[in-house]
Amino acid sequence: MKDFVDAHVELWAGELTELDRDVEGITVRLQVLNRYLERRREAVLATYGLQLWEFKTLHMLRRGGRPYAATPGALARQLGMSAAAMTNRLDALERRGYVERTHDRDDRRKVVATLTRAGSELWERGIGDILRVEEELIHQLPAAERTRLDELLRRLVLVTGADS
Amino acid sequence: MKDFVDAHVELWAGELTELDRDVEGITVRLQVLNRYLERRREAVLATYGLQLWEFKTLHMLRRGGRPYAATPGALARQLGMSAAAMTNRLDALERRGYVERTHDRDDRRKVVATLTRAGSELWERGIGDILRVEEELIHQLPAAERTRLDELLRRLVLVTGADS
DNA sequence: TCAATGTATTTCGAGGTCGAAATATTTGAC
DNA sequence: GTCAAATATTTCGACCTCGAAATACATTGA
Repeated sequence: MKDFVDAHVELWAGELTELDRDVEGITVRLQVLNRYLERRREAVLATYGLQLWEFKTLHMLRRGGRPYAATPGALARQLGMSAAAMTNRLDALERRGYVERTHDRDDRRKVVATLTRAGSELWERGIGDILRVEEELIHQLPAAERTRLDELLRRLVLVTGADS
Repeated sequence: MKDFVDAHVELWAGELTELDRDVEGITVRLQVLNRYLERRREAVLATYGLQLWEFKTLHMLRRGGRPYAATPGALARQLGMSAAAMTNRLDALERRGYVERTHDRDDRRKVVATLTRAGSELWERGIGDILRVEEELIHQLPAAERTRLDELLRRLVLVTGADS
């Protein structure tokens, strides 16, 4: 069974003699699957008026465990974005009541963003829906093949040297 | 051998009893690998002052074969973005001399963007570098496993129903 | 002690994206 | 043949991002 990427690969293989079909297939399909998941995540969060970037910020705050707090700088680093952008995100989330900002007592340069009760509840709702969306796609593959796919991807992640 | 995603998955598995480790591993690794490739592509294009979005636009124009031309609307659809954004991209590429805009004789609502000689040469340079970057990563896997990975990804792409 | 350097956050200006409105042209129904 | 609806592009205003500059505070070392 062929997907639309096969046609794309054959088209380019005719133009570029140096093209490795598997490499091109893999890299294009990585992009296609990611874009698909991103759209589905956005769609499900949009049903209750939440943007993906808002959810990601709540998610990162939730991640560290109670009291669900972190500095803007740490959040920005973990999400791979600028501190300036995180200031804007926190402004928006604070306005909507999902996050509170306080100053760190020991080091007053620092700000601590904390998840509010409302923010925590919203995350709870979002994470359930997002996990469902992801399972809906990945469970189309039998369990053994999911494990095999995960292993192959892990080996690639290892060679990138990524560590967060 | 474990990568940093394994730690991430174990951390969340402790919080979310419904979490499927393989599903979470796969979806996170898809994102990690995509982000890695995107950064590497940006880095290599930046060595000669080209943005990734500029390259992608030239690439889509190149894709259709001679005379390397397409309407803004078609380009926007193929790249999954708004027509408004494509207007801006073409403005920039035209200013830099990589693209020319003419009006379609038969349907004067239409505009046709055409790759110039300079644009074509720049694409040539970029595509070589990008293929090298992608091979550098994917060839870390033996040929048989690359094929296997591509097959697994194809099966997922098929169930998304994506067709471009 | 206190000046210099380093760190954390925010502000600012610019860039790329979007959806909606504006503009120009073609198509279709009568 | 004419006019309403459809199509193609651009303009507009808003949003999110970034890097650099500004601000505030902490640390170091002479």
